Amino acid sequence: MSAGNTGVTMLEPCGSPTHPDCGLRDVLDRLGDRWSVLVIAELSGGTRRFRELQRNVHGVSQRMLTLTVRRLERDGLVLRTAYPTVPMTVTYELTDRGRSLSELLRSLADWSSANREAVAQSRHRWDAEHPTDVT
Amino acid sequence: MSAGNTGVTMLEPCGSPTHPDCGLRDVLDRLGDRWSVLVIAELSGGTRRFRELQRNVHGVSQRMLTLTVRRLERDGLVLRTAYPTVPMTVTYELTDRGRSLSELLRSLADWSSANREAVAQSRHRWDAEHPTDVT
DNA sequence: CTGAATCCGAAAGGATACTG
DNA sequence: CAGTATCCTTTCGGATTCAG
Repeated sequence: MSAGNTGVTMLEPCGSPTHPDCGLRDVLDRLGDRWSVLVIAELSGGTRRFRELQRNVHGVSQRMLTLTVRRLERDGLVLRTAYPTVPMTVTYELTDRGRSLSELLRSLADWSSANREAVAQSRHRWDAEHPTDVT
Repeated sequence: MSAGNTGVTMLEPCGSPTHPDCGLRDVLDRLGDRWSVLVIAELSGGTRRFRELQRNVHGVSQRMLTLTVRRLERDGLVLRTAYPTVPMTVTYELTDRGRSLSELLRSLADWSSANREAVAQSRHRWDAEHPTDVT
Protein backbone atom coordinates (compact mmCIF):
# COMPACT_ATOMS: atom_id res chain seq x y z
CA MET A 1 0.00 0.00 0.00
CA SER A 2 3.00 2.20 -0.12
CA ALA A 3 2.16 2.05 -3.81
CA GLY A 4 -1.08 3.84 -3.10
CA ASN A 5 0.15 7.04 -4.65
CA THR A 6 -1.52 8.01 -7.90
CA GLY A 7 1.37 9.78 -9.51
CA VAL A 8 -0.03 13.10 -8.45
CA THR A 9 2.60 15.08 -6.65
CA MET A 10 1.91 15.71 -3.02
CA LEU A 11 0.65 18.96 -1.65
CA GLU A 12 3.23 20.94 0.25
CA PRO A 13 3.81 18.96 3.44
CA CYS A 14 2.43 20.85 6.41
CA GLY A 15 4.21 20.91 9.70
CA SER A 16 7.08 18.68 8.76
CA PRO A 17 10.48 19.72 10.13
CA THR A 18 11.60 20.89 6.72
CA HIS A 19 8.33 22.69 6.05
CA PRO A 20 7.27 24.19 9.38
CA ASP A 21 4.32 25.81 7.69
CA CYS A 22 2.52 25.50 4.41
CA GLY A 23 0.37 27.68 2.25
CA LEU A 24 -2.78 25.90 3.23
CA ARG A 25 -2.43 26.70 6.89
CA ASP A 26 -2.27 30.37 5.93
CA VAL A 27 -5.35 30.33 3.76
CA LEU A 28 -7.28 28.53 6.42
CA ASP A 29 -6.28 30.97 9.10
CA ARG A 30 -7.47 33.77 6.90
CA LEU A 31 -10.60 32.26 5.37
CA GLY A 32 -11.44 29.35 7.60
CA ASP A 33 -13.94 31.33 9.62
CA ARG A 34 -17.65 31.27 9.02
CA TRP A 35 -18.06 34.40 6.91
CA SER A 36 -14.96 35.50 5.01
CA VAL A 37 -15.46 33.48 1.86
CA LEU A 38 -19.18 34.20 1.78
CA VAL A 39 -18.43 37.91 1.90
CA ILE A 40 -15.88 37.52 -0.87
CA ALA A 41 -18.42 35.58 -2.90
CA GLU A 42 -20.95 38.34 -2.50
CA LEU A 43 -18.42 41.02 -3.39
CA SER A 44 -17.47 39.07 -6.49
CA GLY A 45 -20.76 40.40 -7.83
CA GLY A 46 -19.59 43.98 -7.50
CA THR A 47 -19.38 46.80 -5.01
CA ARG A 48 -21.68 46.57 -2.01
CA ARG A 49 -22.66 48.80 0.86
CA PHE A 50 -22.57 47.52 4.41
CA ARG A 51 -26.30 46.95 4.56
CA GLU A 52 -26.35 45.23 1.23
CA LEU A 53 -23.68 42.84 2.41
CA GLN A 54 -25.57 42.06 5.55
CA ARG A 55 -28.75 41.42 3.60
CA ASN A 56 -27.12 39.20 1.00
CA VAL A 57 -24.84 37.21 3.25
CA HIS A 58 -27.50 35.21 4.98
CA GLY A 59 -27.31 35.00 8.73
CA VAL A 60 -24.32 37.19 9.39
CA SER A 61 -24.64 39.46 12.38
CA GLN A 62 -23.64 43.09 12.29
CA ARG A 63 -20.76 42.41 14.58
CA MET A 64 -19.31 39.53 12.57
CA LEU A 65 -19.73 41.38 9.31
CA THR A 66 -17.79 44.31 10.73
CA LEU A 67 -15.01 42.06 11.95
CA THR A 68 -14.92 40.09 8.72
CA VAL A 69 -14.69 43.01 6.31
CA ARG A 70 -12.07 44.61 8.49
CA ARG A 71 -9.87 41.56 8.41
CA LEU A 72 -10.32 41.25 4.67
CA GLU A 73 -9.42 44.91 4.27
CA ARG A 74 -6.37 44.42 6.44
CA ASP A 75 -5.22 41.57 4.22
CA GLY A 76 -5.70 43.71 1.13
CA LEU A 77 -8.48 41.56 -0.26
CA VAL A 78 -11.19 44.15 0.12
CA LEU A 79 -11.20 47.90 -0.43
CA ARG A 80 -13.31 50.00 1.91
CA THR A 81 -14.42 53.47 0.90
CA ALA A 82 -16.25 55.84 3.23
CA TYR A 83 -18.21 58.83 1.97
CA PRO A 84 -18.87 61.61 4.49
CA THR A 85 -22.55 61.83 3.65
CA VAL A 86 -25.21 61.92 6.30
CA PRO A 87 -26.05 59.30 7.15
CA MET A 88 -22.73 57.74 6.38
CA THR A 89 -22.13 55.74 3.23
CA VAL A 90 -19.50 53.01 3.07
CA THR A 91 -18.81 50.69 0.18
CA TYR A 92 -16.81 47.51 -0.08
CA GLU A 93 -15.31 45.95 -3.15
CA LEU A 94 -12.76 43.30 -3.98
CA THR A 95 -9.22 44.35 -4.75
CA ASP A 96 -7.37 42.68 -7.59
CA ARG A 97 -5.91 40.31 -5.06
CA GLY A 98 -9.35 39.56 -3.69
CA ARG A 99 -10.67 38.88 -7.16
CA SER A 100 -7.88 36.48 -7.94
CA LEU A 101 -8.86 34.57 -4.84
CA SER A 102 -12.54 34.60 -5.69
CA GLU A 103 -11.69 32.82 -8.92
CA LEU A 104 -10.32 29.91 -6.92
CA LEU A 105 -13.31 29.91 -4.64
CA ARG A 106 -15.52 29.45 -7.63
CA SER A 107 -13.87 26.14 -8.45
CA LEU A 108 -14.41 25.08 -4.87
CA ALA A 109 -18.06 26.03 -5.07
CA ASP A 110 -18.36 24.10 -8.31
CA TRP A 111 -16.75 21.07 -6.74
CA SER A 112 -19.22 21.24 -3.90
CA SER A 113 -22.19 21.48 -6.21
CA ALA A 114 -20.93 18.57 -8.25
CA ASN A 115 -20.32 16.39 -5.21
CA ARG A 116 -23.06 17.46 -2.88
CA GLU A 117 -25.29 14.52 -3.73
CA ALA A 118 -22.53 11.93 -3.52
CA VAL A 119 -21.34 13.27 -0.19
CA ALA A 120 -24.85 13.16 1.18
CA GLN A 121 -25.14 9.53 0.14
CA SER A 122 -21.82 8.68 1.73
CA ARG A 123 -22.99 10.19 4.96
CA HIS A 124 -26.25 8.29 4.86
CA ARG A 125 -24.45 5.03 4.28
CA TRP A 126 -21.93 5.74 6.99
CA ASP A 127 -24.61 6.67 9.47
CA ALA A 128 -26.47 3.46 8.71
CA GLU A 129 -23.34 1.40 9.29
CA HIS A 130 -22.45 3.17 12.52
CA PRO A 131 -25.72 3.46 14.41
CA THR A 132 -24.11 4.05 17.78
CA ASP A 133 -21.99 7.02 16.81
CA VAL A 134 -23.51 10.44 16.85
CA THR A 135 -20.76 12.17 14.87
CA MET B 1 -19.78 52.60 -8.39
CA SER B 2 -22.54 50.27 -9.26
CA ALA B 3 -20.26 49.90 -12.29
CA GLY B 4 -17.61 48.36 -10.06
CA ASN B 5 -18.07 44.95 -11.59
CA THR B 6 -15.18 43.63 -13.63
CA GLY B 7 -17.12 41.56 -16.06
CA VAL B 8 -16.42 38.42 -14.10
CA THR B 9 -19.63 36.61 -13.37
CA MET B 10 -20.58 36.53 -9.75
CA LEU B 11 -20.15 33.56 -7.52
CA GLU B 12 -23.33 31.78 -6.63
CA PRO B 13 -25.14 34.16 -4.30
CA CYS B 14 -25.28 32.75 -0.80
CA GLY B 15 -28.31 33.11 1.34
CA SER B 16 -30.41 35.09 -1.07
CA PRO B 17 -34.09 34.12 -1.20
CA THR B 18 -33.64 32.45 -4.57
CA HIS B 19 -30.47 30.66 -3.47
CA PRO B 20 -31.02 29.73 0.18
CA ASP B 21 -27.69 28.00 0.21
CA CYS B 22 -24.62 27.86 -1.98
CA GLY B 23 -21.82 25.45 -2.61
CA LEU B 24 -19.34 27.48 -0.65
CA ARG B 25 -21.27 27.21 2.57
CA ASP B 26 -21.15 23.44 2.19
CA VAL B 27 -17.42 23.25 1.59
CA LEU B 28 -16.78 25.46 4.56
CA ASP B 29 -18.95 23.41 6.85
CA ARG B 30 -17.01 20.34 5.79
CA LEU B 31 -13.47 21.70 5.57
CA GLY B 32 -13.58 24.94 7.52
CA ASP B 33 -12.24 23.36 10.67
CA ARG B 34 -8.63 23.49 11.70
CA TRP B 35 -7.43 20.10 10.47
CA SER B 36 -9.46 18.61 7.61
CA VAL B 37 -7.62 20.34 4.82
CA LEU B 38 -4.23 19.62 6.32
CA VAL B 39 -5.06 15.94 6.64
CA ILE B 40 -6.18 15.84 3.02
CA ALA B 41 -2.97 17.55 2.01
CA GLU B 42 -0.91 14.97 3.85
CA LEU B 43 -2.89 12.11 2.35
CA SER B 44 -2.38 13.57 -1.10
CA GLY B 45 1.13 12.17 -0.71
CA GLY B 46 -0.17 8.62 -0.41
CA THR B 47 -1.49 6.17 2.14
CA ARG B 48 -0.68 6.94 5.75
CA ARG B 49 -1.09 5.18 9.04
CA PHE B 50 -2.65 6.94 12.00
CA ARG B 51 0.66 7.65 13.66
CA GLU B 52 2.18 8.90 10.45
CA LEU B 53 -0.66 11.33 10.02
CA GLN B 54 -0.28 12.61 13.52
CA ARG B 55 3.45 13.07 13.08
CA ASN B 56 3.17 14.85 9.75
CA VAL B 57 0.20 17.07 10.47
CA HIS B 58 1.90 19.41 12.86
CA GLY B 59 0.12 20.14 16.10
CA VAL B 60 -2.93 17.95 15.73
CA SER B 61 -3.96 16.15 18.87
CA GLN B 62 -4.90 12.51 18.87
CA ARG B 63 -8.47 13.39 19.63
CA MET B 64 -8.84 15.88 16.80
CA LEU B 65 -7.14 13.61 14.32
CA THR B 66 -9.56 10.85 15.19
CA LEU B 67 -12.55 13.12 14.76
CA THR B 68 -11.20 14.61 11.54
CA VAL B 69 -10.44 11.38 9.72
CA ARG B 70 -13.78 9.99 10.79
CA ARG B 71 -15.66 12.93 9.32
CA LEU B 72 -13.64 12.71 6.12
CA GLU B 73 -14.38 9.03 5.92
CA ARG B 74 -18.06 9.70 6.47
CA ASP B 75 -18.07 12.14 3.58
CA GLY B 76 -16.39 9.62 1.34
CA LEU B 77 -13.22 11.66 0.97
CA VAL B 78 -11.01 9.23 2.84
CA LEU B 79 -10.87 5.45 2.90
CA ARG B 80 -10.01 3.79 6.18
CA THR B 81 -8.68 0.24 6.25
CA ALA B 82 -8.09 -1.70 9.46
CA TYR B 83 -5.87 -4.78 9.61
CA PRO B 84 -6.40 -7.13 12.55
CA THR B 85 -2.72 -7.34 13.39
CA VAL B 86 -1.45 -6.91 16.89
CA PRO B 87 -0.94 -4.18 17.62
CA MET B 88 -3.58 -2.90 15.30
CA THR B 89 -2.75 -1.39 11.92
CA VAL B 90 -4.98 1.19 10.29
CA THR B 91 -4.32 3.04 7.08
CA TYR B 92 -5.93 6.08 5.54
CA GLU B 93 -5.93 7.15 1.93
CA LEU B 94 -7.82 9.55 -0.28
CA THR B 95 -10.71 8.27 -2.32
CA ASP B 96 -11.12 9.45 -5.89
CA ARG B 97 -13.46 12.11 -4.60
CA GLY B 98 -10.93 13.15 -2.02
CA ARG B 99 -8.22 13.37 -4.65
CA SER B 100 -10.36 15.53 -6.90
CA LEU B 101 -10.73 17.90 -3.99
CA SER B 102 -7.05 17.87 -3.16
CA GLU B 103 -6.37 19.15 -6.67
CA LEU B 104 -8.38 22.26 -5.91
CA LEU B 105 -6.65 22.70 -2.59
CA ARG B 106 -3.36 22.78 -4.39
CA SER B 107 -4.39 25.90 -6.29
CA LEU B 108 -5.40 27.47 -3.02
CA ALA B 109 -2.05 26.62 -1.51
CA ASP B 110 -0.33 28.05 -4.56
CA TRP B 111 -2.34 31.24 -4.27
CA SER B 112 -1.34 31.53 -0.65
CA SER B 113 2.33 31.07 -1.41
CA ALA B 114 2.16 33.60 -4.20
CA ASN B 115 0.39 36.19 -2.06
CA ARG B 116 1.84 35.54 1.34
CA GLU B 117 4.31 38.38 1.11
CA ALA B 118 1.84 40.90 -0.25
CA VAL B 119 -0.70 40.02 2.43
CA ALA B 120 1.91 40.43 5.14
CA GLN B 121 2.74 43.88 3.79
CA SER B 122 -0.92 44.84 3.67
CA ARG B 123 -1.27 43.87 7.28
CA HIS B 124 1.77 45.80 8.30
CA ARG B 125 0.52 48.90 6.55
CA TRP B 126 -2.95 48.53 7.99
CA ASP B 127 -1.60 48.06 11.50
CA ALA B 128 0.52 51.16 11.14
CA GLU B 129 -2.48 53.20 10.03
CA HIS B 130 -4.71 51.89 12.79
CA PRO B 131 -2.55 52.00 15.89
CA THR B 132 -5.44 51.84 18.33
CA ASP B 133 -7.01 48.66 17.01
CA VAL B 134 -5.69 45.36 18.22
CA THR B 135 -7.41 43.13 15.64
C1' DC C 1 -26.35 54.05 7.99
C1' DT C 2 -22.21 52.25 9.84
C1' DG C 3 -20.26 51.00 13.13
C1' DA C 4 -18.27 50.17 18.55
C1' DA C 5 -18.79 48.02 23.12
C1' DT C 6 -20.35 44.70 26.28
C1' DC C 7 -22.23 40.42 27.69
C1' DC C 8 -22.89 35.69 27.32
C1' DG C 9 -23.82 30.94 25.54
C1' DA C 10 -22.16 27.40 22.41
C1' DA C 11 -18.74 25.05 20.25
C1' DA C 12 -14.03 23.80 19.04
C1' DG C 13 -10.17 21.97 20.48
C1' DG C 14 -6.09 20.60 23.79
C1' DA C 15 -4.31 17.60 27.79
C1' DT C 16 -4.52 13.65 30.09
C1' DA C 17 -5.61 9.05 31.42
C1' DC C 18 -7.36 4.69 30.06
C1' DT C 19 -8.49 0.48 26.74
C1' DG C 20 -8.51 -3.46 23.11
C1' DC D 1 -0.85 1.10 17.55
C1' DA D 2 -5.18 3.15 17.33
C1' DG D 3 -8.29 4.75 19.40
C1' DT D 4 -12.03 6.33 23.66
C1' DA D 5 -13.53 9.09 27.57
C1' DT D 6 -13.33 12.99 30.43
C1' DC D 7 -12.22 17.45 31.75
C1' DC D 8 -11.25 22.08 30.93
C1' DT D 9 -9.72 26.27 28.46
C1' DT D 10 -10.14 29.09 24.62
C1' DT D 11 -12.36 30.93 20.84
C1' DC D 12 -16.32 32.06 17.98
C1' DG D 13 -20.07 34.31 17.32
C1' DG D 14 -25.02 35.99 18.40
C1' DA D 15 -27.94 39.56 20.88
C1' DT D 16 -28.24 43.84 22.60
C1' DT D 17 -27.18 48.49 23.51
C1' DC D 18 -24.88 52.81 22.52
C1' DA D 19 -22.53 56.37 19.34
C1' DG D 20 -20.96 59.43 15.25
